[in-house]
Amino acid sequence: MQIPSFYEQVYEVVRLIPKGRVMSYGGVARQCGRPGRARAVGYALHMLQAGTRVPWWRVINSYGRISIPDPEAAELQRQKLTEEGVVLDEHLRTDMRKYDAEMVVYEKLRRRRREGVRGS
DNA sequence: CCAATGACCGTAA
DNA sequence: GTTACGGCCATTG
Repeated sequence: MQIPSFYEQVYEVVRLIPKGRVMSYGGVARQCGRPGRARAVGYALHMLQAGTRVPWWRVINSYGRISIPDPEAAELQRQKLTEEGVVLDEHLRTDMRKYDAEMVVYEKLRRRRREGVRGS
């Protein structure tokens, strides 16, 4: 297949974030092999439609906070995370040291690469 | 092609 | 703790 589009890479990585864990936009960009493209990651997630299988709510900013301008979407994200056991304080902030899944995703990608990647 | 926009990030004060 | 700035770059007009 062709080189995955940036979007597809982003969605692929986000899909690897385990339930109950989170990852920063920058972290997703790094695991896509595109460090520094955090903004583009946000743009990609912004494009997702309702009902997508991509767990977009597990992506927050490096400050550990929900970073969605739209209040409704932000509330939905807070709800989703709480359901999964992610604790958020009154400022919608969470402890990244505790929930960051970047290393987990890194290991998954590393193993996948070792076993050889074939069509989804 | 150029300019503006944005669910970002790191650093500095 | 806060605000400000420069840098980042995919997408859109």
